[in-house]
This record gives sequence, C-alpha cells and structure tokens, in this order.
Amino acid sequence: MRLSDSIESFIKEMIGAAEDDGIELRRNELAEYFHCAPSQINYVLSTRFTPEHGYMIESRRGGGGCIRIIHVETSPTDHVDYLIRERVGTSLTEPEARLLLRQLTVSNTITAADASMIAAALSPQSLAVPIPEEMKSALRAKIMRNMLLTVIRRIQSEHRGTTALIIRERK
Amino acid sequence: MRLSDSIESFIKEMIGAAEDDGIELRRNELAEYFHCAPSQINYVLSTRFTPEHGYMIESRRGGGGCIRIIHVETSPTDHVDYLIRERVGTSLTEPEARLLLRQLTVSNTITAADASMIAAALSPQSLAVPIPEEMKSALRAKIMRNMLLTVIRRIQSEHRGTTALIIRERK
DNA sequence: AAAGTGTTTGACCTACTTTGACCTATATGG
DNA sequence: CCATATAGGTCAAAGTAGGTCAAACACTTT
Repeated sequence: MRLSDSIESFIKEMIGAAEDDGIELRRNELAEYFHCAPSQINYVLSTRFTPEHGYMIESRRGGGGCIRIIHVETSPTDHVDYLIRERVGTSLTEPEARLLLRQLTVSNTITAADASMIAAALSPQSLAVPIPEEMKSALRAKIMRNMLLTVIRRIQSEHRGTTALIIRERK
Repeated sequence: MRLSDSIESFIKEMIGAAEDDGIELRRNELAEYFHCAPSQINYVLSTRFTPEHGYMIESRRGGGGCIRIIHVETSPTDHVDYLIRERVGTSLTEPEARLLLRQLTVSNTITAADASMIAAALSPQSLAVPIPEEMKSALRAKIMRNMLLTVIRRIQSEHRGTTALIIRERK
C-alpha cells in the first residue's frame, strides 16, 4: 500500500471519528508521524480531498497554523454532477455558460440568486484580463464547476438540516 | 489556542459586557495579565480590531494613558462599497480574499452561503490556469468586486419598498 | 523499451505570531 | 519651565507553520 493511501485512510478515519465530519490537523505533525515530507500531505489533500470528492479545505500558516478538512456527502448520481461532466467539462464559452445558467434556473435546479452570483463571476467584466480566449474558456469551466458543486452541497446539507460552513471564524 | 486569539476573545468579551459597545483598557496591565510583551497588544489590535472589522481605536499616552476601543455597526451596503474601494481595488491576493470573506461573514454583512459561493469562484482550483500571479490578483479583484456588487444589489432589492434598511445585528 | 501516469522528496516561498529594543506623547512636581 | 516618570507606538528580527513547484522515482501501458 502506498504512503498516500495510508495517509488518505488515516485522515478519513479521523473524519469518521469526528461527529461533525470536520477535523483539524497539523501538517508537520502528520508528516512526522508518517516519516515523510510535509508536502506529501499537500499531495494527498490535493488528489484525494478535492471539492469533487466532497471535501472543503482551509488552512492557516504561521504560529498555531493548521489545516481544516470538512466533509460533505454528495450523491454521486446527482443531476449537477452529470451536468458538470457533460456540459461544463474543461472548456465553457460565454454563450454556453449563459444557456446553462438559464436552464438550471428555469428547471429550479438552482435559485435565481445563485445563478446571478455565478453569472457575476463569469461576466466579461470579471474575466477582463488579457489572456487567450481558450484559457478564458478553461477558467469559466473551472469556476462554473466549483460554484455549482458549492451550490449543490449547500442545497443537500440544507435538506439534511445541517450546515457546512466553508468560512468559519477561527477559534 | 494562540496568545493573540486569547487576547482577542478577552477584549471581545469585555466589549460584549459593556452596554455601549465601547471599552477602555490599559495596555501594560493587559500585557502583564497575559504575560506577554506590551507590543503584543498592539499586534492584536492592528490585526483584529481594525476599521474593517468594525472597530475604532483611540489612545492616549503618558500618565493615565489608555486605549479606547469602540465597536461600530454599519449597513451592509455602505460597508461593501467601502471595502470594494479600500480593500479590493484592482488587485487581490488569495489570503486577502479569504480574510475579507471571513470578515464579511462574521460581521453578518453577507451570508455564509454567499461567502462560500465567492470562495468557490476564487479558490485556487477555480483559478488554476497558467497565468502570472499578478494577473490572477487582478482577476480575483474583478470577480470579487462583481460578486459583492451582485450580493448587495440583491440585499437592496429585498429591502426595497420596506423600511429604509440598516440592519443592526448584535453579536 | 518508451511513454504515460501517479507518487515522493526537497529546495525555496509566503503567511502569521511573538518578542524586544528603541521612540514618542502626556502628566506632574520641583 | 523642564526633568522625570508614566504609558503607549513602531519596527524589525526571530520563530512557527503551511504552500508551491519541479525533479526524481516507480509502476503501467503500449
């Protein structure tokens, strides 16, 4: 079994044991425990604890710094997951984005408020930087995907009556 | 818990206990109480009790000197206008963005849901395109600006027709 | 064997905190 | 007036801790 897999299951066990599905860990401590480079922890986090996997990660540097991992369940057959795979993909033009948002709104998949937030993020004013159009399309796709995943997780957690905040006040 | 965090909550408790949301403290006394350098108090004040956090600070040196901290609530609209001008500008680093979102959330200027939407749009995963960091900062600023403007437009329209705003919420 | 994919490591970077040396402002008694 | 004690301010260095990136490595597929 690879190191990364051990670290992955170790973290998942920690999350399973925490009743609120959120944990805090010290990167250097964990690295020492597994006798590996600290950046190995980042590798595990970035490959196995992504938004697509249903994890939100925040961290703080400096004295008393830590990494917070929050897990939110997502049903894999979700409509939005399908849309992200089939409609967003890795490239999204502006008209495609607008069409998708309109469809998501009229089908009541997301609220008008959420749609306007996404539209604001993807608006030409927001993306007014001098980069080639195909890079903008890649950017649109990434932003759309992350925002849709965030929306759908919120909707699901509201259904379960719990709240998973990404932004929490530090204690 | 970090020293700074302890001092921060100590001061916030004092302010919470004072019915007019304003207190006076002696820097050296507080430093002695926490067994730290007096300048530590200044550090806490300058990182956690800034105008952006909604605090005004005055102080007097010399005999009988003291530090006065006053907590002021502002309307979300004014606050956001101010922040877009002063904090976002034309360039926004990732830590700046996260700090701003945290502050907007804890001050109840925007909801946690809106903050996570913006965080999703600005997350490193969203902006994972090969462009120079200063261009990313410009992008972050534009996206943040547009999304915040969208949020406050929605807040304003929700309040339009009703009493002329000013949401004052305590704690 | 070569190419591709995923993993591991280490050098270097950035963010946040703590401390202390030195500076400035105000009050007060001689 | 002004010397001195009192009290806050500033700044930079040191300390703590996480982030990034690219090179090296390992394992698979072709």
